[in-house]
Amino acid sequence: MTDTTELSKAYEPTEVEARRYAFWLERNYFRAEAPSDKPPFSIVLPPPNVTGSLHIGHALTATIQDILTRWKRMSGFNALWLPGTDHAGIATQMVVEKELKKTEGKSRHDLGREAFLERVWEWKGKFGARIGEQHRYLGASLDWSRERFTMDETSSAAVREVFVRLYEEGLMYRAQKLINWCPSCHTALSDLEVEHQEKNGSIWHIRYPVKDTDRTLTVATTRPETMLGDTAVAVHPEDERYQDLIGKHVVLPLSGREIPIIADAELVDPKFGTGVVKVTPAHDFNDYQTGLRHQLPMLSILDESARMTKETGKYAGLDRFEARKQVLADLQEQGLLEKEEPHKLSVGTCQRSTTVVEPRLSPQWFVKIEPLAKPAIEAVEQGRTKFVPESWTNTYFHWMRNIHDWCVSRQLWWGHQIPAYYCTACSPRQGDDSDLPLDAATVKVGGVDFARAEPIVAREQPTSCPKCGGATFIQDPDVLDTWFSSALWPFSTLGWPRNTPDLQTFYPTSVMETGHDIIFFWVARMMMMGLHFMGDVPFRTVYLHAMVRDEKGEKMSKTKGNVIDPLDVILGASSDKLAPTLKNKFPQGMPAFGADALRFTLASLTQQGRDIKLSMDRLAGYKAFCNKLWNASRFALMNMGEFTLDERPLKERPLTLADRWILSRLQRATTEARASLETYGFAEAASTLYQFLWAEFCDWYIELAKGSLYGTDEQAKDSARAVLVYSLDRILRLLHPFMPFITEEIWQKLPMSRSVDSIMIASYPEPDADLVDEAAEAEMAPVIASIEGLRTIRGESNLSPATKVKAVVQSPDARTRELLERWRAYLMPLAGLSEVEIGAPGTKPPQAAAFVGTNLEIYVPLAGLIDLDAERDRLRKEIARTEQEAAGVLRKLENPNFVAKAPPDVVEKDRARVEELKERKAKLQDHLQRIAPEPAMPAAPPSESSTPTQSVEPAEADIATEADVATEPSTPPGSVAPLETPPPAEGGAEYETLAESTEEEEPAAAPAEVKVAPDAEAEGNVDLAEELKDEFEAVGGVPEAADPQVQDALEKLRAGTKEGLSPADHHDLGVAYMSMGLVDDAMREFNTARAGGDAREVPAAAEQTVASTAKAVVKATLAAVKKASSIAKDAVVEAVSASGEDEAPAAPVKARPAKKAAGKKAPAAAKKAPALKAKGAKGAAKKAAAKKAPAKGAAKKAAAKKAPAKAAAKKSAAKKAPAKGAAKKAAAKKAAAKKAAAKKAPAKVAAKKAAMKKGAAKKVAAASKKPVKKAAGRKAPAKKGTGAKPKARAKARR
RNA sequence: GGGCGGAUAGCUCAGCGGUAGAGCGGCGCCCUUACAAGGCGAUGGUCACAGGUUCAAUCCCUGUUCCGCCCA
Repeated sequence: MTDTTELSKAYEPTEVEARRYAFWLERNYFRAEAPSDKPPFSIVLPPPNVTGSLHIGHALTATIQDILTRWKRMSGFNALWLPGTDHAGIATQMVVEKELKKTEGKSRHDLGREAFLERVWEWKGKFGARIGEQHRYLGASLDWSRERFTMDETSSAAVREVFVRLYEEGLMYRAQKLINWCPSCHTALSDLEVEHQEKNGSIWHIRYPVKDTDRTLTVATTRPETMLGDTAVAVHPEDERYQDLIGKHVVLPLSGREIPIIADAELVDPKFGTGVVKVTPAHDFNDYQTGLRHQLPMLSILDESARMTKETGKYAGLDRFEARKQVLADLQEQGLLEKEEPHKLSVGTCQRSTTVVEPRLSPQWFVKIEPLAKPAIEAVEQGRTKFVPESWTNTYFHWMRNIHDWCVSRQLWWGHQIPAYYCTACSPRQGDDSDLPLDAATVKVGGVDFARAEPIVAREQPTSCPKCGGATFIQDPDVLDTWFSSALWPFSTLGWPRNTPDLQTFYPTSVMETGHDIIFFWVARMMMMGLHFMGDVPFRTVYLHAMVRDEKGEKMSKTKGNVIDPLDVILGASSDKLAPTLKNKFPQGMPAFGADALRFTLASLTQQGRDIKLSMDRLAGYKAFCNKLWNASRFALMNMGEFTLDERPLKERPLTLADRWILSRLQRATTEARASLETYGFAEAASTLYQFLWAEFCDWYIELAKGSLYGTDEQAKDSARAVLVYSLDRILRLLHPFMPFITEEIWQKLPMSRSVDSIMIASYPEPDADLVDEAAEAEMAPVIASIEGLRTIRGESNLSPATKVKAVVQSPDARTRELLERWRAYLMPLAGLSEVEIGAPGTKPPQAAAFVGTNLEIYVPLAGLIDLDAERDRLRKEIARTEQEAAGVLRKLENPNFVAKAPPDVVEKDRARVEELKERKAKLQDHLQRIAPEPAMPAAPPSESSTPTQSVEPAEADIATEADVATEPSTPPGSVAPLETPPPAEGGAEYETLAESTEEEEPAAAPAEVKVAPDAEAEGNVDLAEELKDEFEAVGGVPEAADPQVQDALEKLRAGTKEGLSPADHHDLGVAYMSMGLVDDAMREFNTARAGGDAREVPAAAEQTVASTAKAVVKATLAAVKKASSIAKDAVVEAVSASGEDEAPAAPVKARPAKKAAGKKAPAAAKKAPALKAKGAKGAAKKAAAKKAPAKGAAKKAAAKKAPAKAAAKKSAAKKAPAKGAAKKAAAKKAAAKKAAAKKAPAKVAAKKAAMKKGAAKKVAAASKKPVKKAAGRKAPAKKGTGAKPKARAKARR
């Protein structure tokens, strides 16, 4: 029994999350076993900086790792996810130093090493817990019992052990080399910690006088101040210009030192600059190598803060950049500065401080990397470790193959102090530095000169000096690079160097999951260390995720103010707490999205490329998904009664089709989700589950199950309940790794027996082959197709869900009919039917809306409810699509090469497709004709139909109505709108009803005379009639149409509406359309003609010949035209007929500001042309304007001047309509329309052409190809012609 | 300078030889008793550009242009 009242109406994450995490902790579910009978699965968490706080990137890391861990745990693995934090040497030390300065005004030196380190530990204690707490909020199922820190005792022991062993193996050495030095952090950096930035600088040309000659050599340099440390100048050995100078000397300006001119092919590019390079071995990496090659002296002229040393004489004490200025000034004064040119150069900066890094000679500890890198390369080559995505493999190789020795010593205090000791008795003393080539201040500590002293490397401090027996030692003051201890993380955390059960159980770890930004810093180094010390790779798979950026793709940073704190997302935050960009987005504060929504979002975004743009909208969408899951569950629980799911297999229950269907679909979703997870397709898995839950389970199954649940059949009810619980249980378990909290919360409430107390230790669902039910899925297809077809009709006709309609569904397939008949109970509620008649194709209901699918024809015969005009539009559109697709496939089939060379199944498929399309088209056309305005009716003289007469013959209803629309809320002062048209014979009742309802809303009644209030504030007033006229004339003036046939047809059009045309007229009109390339229209006319008894042959062209480009263009134009302004032609005709004159401008429409018509005041336009259809007014105006309004120009201009607005207005005018509250509704939409109009643009020309419409199509086409093409392209993609809609969600189940 | 990615619907991205997809947004109709954080429907694409291969190219090849990242 379930207490359904427990589920609130909406999901509230915050409370649930806190409660559930506590529950898991209390039950110790996160704890992994060692040893264990279960197969191991292990991940070590990339340790975040202990004093930092988690950012959104960490949240991504945690999400992916938790998904993997929970999934594996549920799949029967002994899953370990090991947490820990990193001491983060420089970063942490800097933070604490800063704080010290701020609060006490002291430097670390004021405190002294020991006291300072105490402060850091204090700091770590104070903030170190934060990381853990944040992980808990995220729902991370980390084994807290194994939490580690890179400077805890075990890790430190591991570090010492590794250092000593490497030293013993000759892989760790101490040497004086040129390294990267940060003058503000006062420490050495590894190559990786230097970031290169492109900067605008200068290159200076300086003359160096050649000794004992009058000549000078001009060197080019970007760093003139370092000339004080030059020990040579170099030229290319083959450079003819300087051959004679090689071996001579130059006199170094400013210092007067004499330095040699050397030849070096590696350093010098004779084509660059002057071909002469100054060599400063102690301050440039290239020069350093040159210095080594030529055994040049290495003269250091910068101290640890990058100030000039005393060796530089007058410049001593100057900062390097001040020195540069001074040096240049002095050179200038001496006339030795030849020129300065702007120059782009790459400058290395410190990752931490962004200070420009200085190459500096100093004694440091290095790891000899090559012997370590080799096995690490091989391991990946052999596939013992794999990268996901695979593309990172090459990056890894490239770096590993070009790797340099790793400088691991840092002149910091916070970190692992290097286990090297110096005997105070026999080591060289401070001050005795006569043979040291550099300023060595930083290495003198405690009286010992470390630069020259012999280190004793040992795990523990030695007791006596092997050399002199001395008993006092000083430990090397430097600490190790933070990444040194990180490199050991996969085994140091498991207890190494002791051989612990953890180490035996969990090494190698299963997956290393981290950001691709630390592939070199960390991943590569772990590989080297793991292989070297454990003899095996540290992890089987490396999954590298993308970087998280903000919605605009910008890197998140405090300075940009776009940082998103995961905790704010999870818990919500008041606006004052938010970073600026977020504050903008959430002025009222950020709502609590919850950890599940955040996790699901991040998981869904992992499929993106190298960057993940975190969109708050996506986040909101996934929060909605949580809510959906919540409410679906709530629905189920509310309908459970006393039900509890027992062990009885579902198969043994009397299942309905819907039951069998969803169970089958669920098995497929299960298979897919599992497969995706196996390949790290987190986004794919998330999407599968999202789609299944929402689009299949909620949108279909729950709706279908309502029949059973609300019915009286107890068995059916019972089955539905069983299926609901079974399905939810599985969905929840499938989703659990992604959304741990909500799934646990709901799962606990499901009425069923459980073998375990928590979903997190329940088994991960496997597909049940018994429940895969092809037959059920096949049976369901026509049901779904029918419902969707009916919904399409309803939607297109804007029928309220409250309006129940009668439907006629016909299928030539007996099986389909039988199925539909059997499952009519599904059809009726979901499609909103009052009645459904299922049968073989036969008599079609008159005045019906239709939907034609594969093996399926659906009719809704409610002429009064369905907007036949719109319906015709839709059918035409549908036909055009069908035609277009058929033409495409046909073209392929007509190619003999295709038929000959393509695989037979492909050809066969295409043939079948063509047949299907043909059939479909025929049915659609057939239906279109059936609901077409009756041609057999007495022709109404144009003047009559356009006059404000009181009544029209019933048979003319449709057309007359159209006319009415065109003139309805006519505006011209004094003009009178015609009456609403009486209903047609067959649908009289409905039309009357409609008319009544119309009148309700438009009290003005049919002959309403509406005054158009000229809108004073409207910019760019446009007279619609004038516009029409302009357009009309623009295309050449109809009366002057060159082609007599065209002219004739148009005459007829102008003379009145088409209902007056005889079959012969229709045929002629068809020919005319044909000549214009308007195949669709032509065909329609021919059909009408035939139907009316005109037996003449359709001209060949009609079948499809007009295959010229012109045709395509014209067709495309037509398409654009149709879209932009449904039927301008009609508009024109209507206008003409309404005016009772021959010229369009005479239409009763009086100056309707186009803008208004389009957006603000569509109704106004309508007023002008009385019977304006509601839809025309609101929909058309908005749509037309919206779609392709010239966005470029101001909205204003766009709306007022260019086509779309006009087109819209015209469309409005053209459309006929039950004036049912059109004005009202349209008015309500003005804002939207306005906006829309302002929006987009490209179609400018096309839209304008569109307005010109069919009559002009030909010319239009000739006039402008591009827009036409575009329009065509847009229109082109044919809709799938199957019975069911090509809806994404629907697709999944077919 | 070298290398690696990317360019597909308004936005964020899947797809990667055989009829262009999703989420979000925008549009229309609905407060239908699980959910308005919702339902239903429709709209929206010269798959960057130019060549080539192929019966067939968004997909493969070559080149170009932009954008991003890494390395030197």
